[in-house]
Amino acid sequence: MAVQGAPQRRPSIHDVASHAGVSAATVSKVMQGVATVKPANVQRVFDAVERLGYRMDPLASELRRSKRRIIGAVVPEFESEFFGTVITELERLAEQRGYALVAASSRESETREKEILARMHDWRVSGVVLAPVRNERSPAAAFMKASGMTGVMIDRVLADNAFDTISADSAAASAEVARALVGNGHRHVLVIGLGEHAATVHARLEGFRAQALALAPDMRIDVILSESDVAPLRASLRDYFGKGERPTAVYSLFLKGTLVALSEFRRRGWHCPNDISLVGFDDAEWMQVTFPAIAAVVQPVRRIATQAMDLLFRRIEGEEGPSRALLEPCKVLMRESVGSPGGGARPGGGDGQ
Amino acid sequence: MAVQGAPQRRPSIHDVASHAGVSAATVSKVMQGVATVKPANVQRVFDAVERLGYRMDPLASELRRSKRRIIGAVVPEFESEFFGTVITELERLAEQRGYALVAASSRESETREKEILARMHDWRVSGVVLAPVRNERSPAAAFMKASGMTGVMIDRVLADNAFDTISADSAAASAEVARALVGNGHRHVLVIGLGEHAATVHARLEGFRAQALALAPDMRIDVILSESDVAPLRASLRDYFGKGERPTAVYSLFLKGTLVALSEFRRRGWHCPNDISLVGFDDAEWMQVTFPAIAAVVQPVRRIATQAMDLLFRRIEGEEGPSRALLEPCKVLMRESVGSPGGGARPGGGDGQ
DNA sequence: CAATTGCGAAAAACCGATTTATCCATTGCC
DNA sequence: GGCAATGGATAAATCGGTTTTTCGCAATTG
Repeated sequence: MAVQGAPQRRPSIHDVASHAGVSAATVSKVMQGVATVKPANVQRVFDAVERLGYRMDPLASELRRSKRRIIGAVVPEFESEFFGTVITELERLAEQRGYALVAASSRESETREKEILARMHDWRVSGVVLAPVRNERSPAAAFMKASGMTGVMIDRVLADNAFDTISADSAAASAEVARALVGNGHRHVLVIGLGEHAATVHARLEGFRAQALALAPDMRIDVILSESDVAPLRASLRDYFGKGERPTAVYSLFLKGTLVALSEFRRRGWHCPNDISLVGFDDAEWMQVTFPAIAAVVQPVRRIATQAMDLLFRRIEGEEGPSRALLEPCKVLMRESVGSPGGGARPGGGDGQ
Repeated sequence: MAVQGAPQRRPSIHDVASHAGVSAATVSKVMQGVATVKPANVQRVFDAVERLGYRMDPLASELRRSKRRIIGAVVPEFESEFFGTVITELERLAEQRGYALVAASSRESETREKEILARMHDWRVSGVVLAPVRNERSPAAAFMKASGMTGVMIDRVLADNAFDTISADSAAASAEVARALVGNGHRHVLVIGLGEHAATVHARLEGFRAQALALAPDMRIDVILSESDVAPLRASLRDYFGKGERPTAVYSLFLKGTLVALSEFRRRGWHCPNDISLVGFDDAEWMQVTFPAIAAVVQPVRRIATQAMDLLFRRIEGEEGPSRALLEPCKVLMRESVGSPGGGARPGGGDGQ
């Protein structure tokens, strides 16, 4: 039987008050630990609370206070480990400060992103951590600004003059990848990415290009960018290899691209790093257990979340001043999927040339 | 400069009322589309709403209605694709019905799980979808029952007499895995799992064991279960192989176990399926692009979410009757990581005997 | 002894909405 | 013309709390 344990109305502060023989105001004071209540009454209130199992309604409380202890978080998707970790950390940090985190996913849609922000505004959240679908010039960000919301932006952002931004230092990491590839003797590299994520993809691409060309001016860098979905990228990649192009290394600017590249290699029977080298932006657990282990850029996920919450709460507490743009350093893990063009696996950078 | 677009107080229904020259009650009626308002007044209200940019406060509204259009979702972690997808779907389905989803992670702690449920209760959510850390006899479930909350439980549950439960049909899927392995000639299989997740691990293990022994009574099934963390499992596994044990196949009952097994194979230089076969419960995108592709049980994630929301809303709408226990069928993808004991890869079941 | 001070608690207003009760004007009907 | 019925709007109560104001009473003070 589907038992209904206690379908009764929950006790309100007034129920407690009448049971304790005091006024609701007194109960409220006791609950907040105000000192100006006679010990006898404090005891009576506690007893009544105990007997009724009373817990106050935080939303009603915050209605009166006209300040909701809620932080909103908006991410493009929940399915990835990256944003999963971000949400986990944000939740932990918000609760640590006595706030509740309400998370929502924009599902890679800027339209939805803005709707979510409107909802967060309706909820009167104290602040928002926004990981925009595209970049900092999101309609959602414009809305936040226009309606005077407090917030920070993370991940797919560079800098903004209205809100603090925190992201991985993509350019520096890409430069490091470039150094490693050039160092291993690669002179023809294919870079793949998703174009819609302009902010980060641009930084990752240009960071790579600048460093690679600085070290090896004869470097050939091919680029395949897809607008927003992986399917066309997969098609373009197949087409590219089909035309006989044969770069010695592939640098994927995002996680799914690494999978796409791998599956294309697999289809053609190519093996890393003998036939082709592979590095991807964004690390995943499985990359360590495959043959070969896949080289990857590790983003400082937790640090991004920590810094975001830190800056957000400073703003919530009223800190003024120009907006900041934080770039957190990545770690590049050169695993076995990177080797020298002609020969066997020789991970690590700096030699080979 | 960090611009504060509009630090002003948000307009309330009273502001709209005075701007429109009507009472707050009238504004409320207009907002809800009640027909008994004179067209002229409707227009005035709309104009005022437009001019002030008014949006009602849903939380204040729901306070009065004493019914909050909020669904709570509690999962053990946000980081996995499985629960990420669950949350995504639940969010979509809740919003489709005009509810907001508030998700929280118990971080694999039953203590925290219960605290979260208390908070959800404080928030007066309409219903809860709980994916318990351990099983349906969770302290959180007891709390839900005791406080008369409406809810359903998913994933690591079998059946419950207080709440509807929805989970993957682990036993049936495990039986199918058993048929495939026995069919390929395996007579010595190692099963690895995490013991704390009693509900599902038990079903998965026994489903496998029963079918395997029914088909091959001489089958040897070794089991390594770890309490709650993967680290000891990794140690036990290393120990097990170190002692010279050499099963012809490994069946991992959970995703991380598959990774642990793979990394242990890798450490020892074993290759699938020539040296050993591998099947894992739970699929992941990367399993298709590795050499070899890893065989896996695909859980009906979206269907679980859909059914959960469906049953939950029926209960919210007052449906009575005994609690249900839904088992949704899995799909078993036999990929290249499974072959016959001595020889090469021969995926698929039913032959080889 | 009257006036002031202060403590602690209750009463009342408020947060932003909804809903019920009430009220005023017409309108309809005999 | 008188009276009930009706439409449409407002005042007031309510949801579950917090905060300000008021108030009663006792102790201190002049």
